[in-house]
Amino acid sequence: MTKKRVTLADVARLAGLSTTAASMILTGRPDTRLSVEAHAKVHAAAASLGYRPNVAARALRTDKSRSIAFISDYVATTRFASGLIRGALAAAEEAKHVMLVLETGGEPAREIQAVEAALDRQVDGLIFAAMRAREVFVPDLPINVPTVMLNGTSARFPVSVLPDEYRGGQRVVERLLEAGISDGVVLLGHNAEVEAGLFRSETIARRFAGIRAAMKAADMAFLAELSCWNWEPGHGYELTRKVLKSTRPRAILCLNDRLAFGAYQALAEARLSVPEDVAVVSFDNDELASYLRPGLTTIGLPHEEMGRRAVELLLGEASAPQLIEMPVIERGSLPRV
Amino acid sequence: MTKKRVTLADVARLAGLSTTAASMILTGRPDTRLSVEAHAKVHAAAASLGYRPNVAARALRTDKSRSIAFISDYVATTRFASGLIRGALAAAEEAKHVMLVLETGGEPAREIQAVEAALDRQVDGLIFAAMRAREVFVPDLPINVPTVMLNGTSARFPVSVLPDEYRGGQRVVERLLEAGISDGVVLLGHNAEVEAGLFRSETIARRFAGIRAAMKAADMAFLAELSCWNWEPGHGYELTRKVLKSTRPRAILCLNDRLAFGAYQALAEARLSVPEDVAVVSFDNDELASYLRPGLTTIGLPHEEMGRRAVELLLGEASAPQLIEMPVIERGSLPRV
DNA sequence: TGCATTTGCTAAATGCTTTTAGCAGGGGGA
DNA sequence: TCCCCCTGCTAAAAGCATTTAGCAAATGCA
Repeated sequence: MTKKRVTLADVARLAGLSTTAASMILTGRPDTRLSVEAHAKVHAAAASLGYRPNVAARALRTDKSRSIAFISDYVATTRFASGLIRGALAAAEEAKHVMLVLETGGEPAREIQAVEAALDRQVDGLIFAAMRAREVFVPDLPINVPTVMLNGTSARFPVSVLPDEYRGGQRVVERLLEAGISDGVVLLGHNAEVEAGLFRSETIARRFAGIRAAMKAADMAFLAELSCWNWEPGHGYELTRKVLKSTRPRAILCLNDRLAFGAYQALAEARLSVPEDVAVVSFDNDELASYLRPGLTTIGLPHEEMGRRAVELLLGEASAPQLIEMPVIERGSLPRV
Repeated sequence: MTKKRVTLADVARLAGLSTTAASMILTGRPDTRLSVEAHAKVHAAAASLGYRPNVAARALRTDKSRSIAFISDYVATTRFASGLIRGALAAAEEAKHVMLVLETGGEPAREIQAVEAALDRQVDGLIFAAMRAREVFVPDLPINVPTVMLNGTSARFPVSVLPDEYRGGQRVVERLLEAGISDGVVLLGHNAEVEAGLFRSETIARRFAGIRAAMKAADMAFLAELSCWNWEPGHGYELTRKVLKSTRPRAILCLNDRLAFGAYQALAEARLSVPEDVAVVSFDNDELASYLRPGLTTIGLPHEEMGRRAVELLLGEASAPQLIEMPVIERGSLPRV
């Protein structure tokens, strides 16, 4: 019922040439000495038959499959992390590659299986993506294809794509200054261990470092530093409520948008308006940020750009880690000057 | 430098048998008459060499690649839609398949390319996923592999996986009744065209139908029906504000969580508390729903389960559309009785 | 013992493309 | 005229696993 696949031999036959000729012409080899007419005939034949090369056969011969694997711990636990995938997907498509997505839940056994499954399929490259930036576990298997780390690092594979958190940290402080705020700033989400880079992620440590550096450069100090372990809305809410009992900040600098969300809730309860009474600024550009009233000004995690860059690095040549700029997303939670 | 791949021939040689024997033993053919010792020797040889079959060669021969393609319009525009991917990924992994993810942005040209790219790679099945449930455009190409529609429908491919919106619609009303609310309910997000199934999605039309049916069964009527085209927080906020000027509802039934989010904002501004003054209930189980204070009770879109089911249908045998139950996710936005 | 099965295994073909090695014929130089 | 080189093309091998067809030895049955 289903028509048999059109093969290269069919094309060659129709063109009246050998498969060798057809292959060379269709793959666009530059050094060939085939005539212009031969080119024309082969292309015409391929087009009229609707020829599509058999990727498996080609992969068997060339060990290239025009596909890459995207191996991540979690696809979407932090919800905008899908931006990583989206960016990678777009870049892969442009390069006419296809992307295998594999999820490991961070479990070593599944990591191993994922890498094997990918390698078995002769992928041309591996991307290890971490949903929260951190040192990534890479299984100790022989990996003989280009590999890049996305939103994470690995001692074994030096090519990585990370957000430029240090610069982002500086920016948020600079942005506060531009808005005329140089004191009365509360830091929400501070955590000593994280800051020391002991836990969670070194990139967040760099975010802190950038903030500290810019504060120092501007001769500023925080009114208070509110510490918490998890950065969920509930924590932001509680901490903000607590701080409002004793003091009245001019601004709250939140370490992520979910904390900011909680802060908004506490501010609304206290009948304080953003940004007139209290300004809020944050990190991530979570989808949430646009839902808040007023919209939350935040330093965005450039996930889509990062995903894209990872694929470009993989398919091009690269050996150095890449830092992607974190844009400041202007909404309405800082006063206009 | 890189060691050459170990092939089946290597395994056979080490085992002292033919590649035929090795192949039959490793692929676990049932009808074989090879001896127990032969089995043992081949397995031992394969293990000691770390043999992994070359998937390309196998695909070339068998036309099976142990991979499926997940072709979607948008990966994550609605953010929890990644649940579809996550569920599919998990099921694929269990079936030892690998998943190609392709994004088309809903553009016909990219759809065609995506299908071709997938077919070229001999995928064993196609999933067409739509981020908002609707009739999906499937390119008019010969597709000779099993295909299932996920969160959408197609005249050409009858196998689909959809949320059971009709039942979900009934449930939300039943849940309201259980909470002791039988009047003073405002419907937020009504839209005549949508309800008639003319636009957007028939599944949302079914959601309406379920709601209407349950209302009628309980002899209830809405206090008001607030119409809007897009279901974003801003609209929920505006409409709720407006309705609060003229009346004081007992409950707001929102068509999605983002509308509910806006409603919360308006209620907070009006100093009305949830659920004591006004109860809120909604649809989707957006991540948002857990961030709100109090948490939003909502009829969940079972995306993960849907993705999983799609893969199971693809790899098993199935011919009928599947309706997946929408769970009611209890949080705190309805009064306890 | 003689013949038919069964058992246990293998040679070789197959799937489709890429690539190496090389052929036939024509032209140019000496 | 002879030799070499270039042009335009092709035959055949290689890449690796699956599968068909079939062989040799052992066993069963009469």
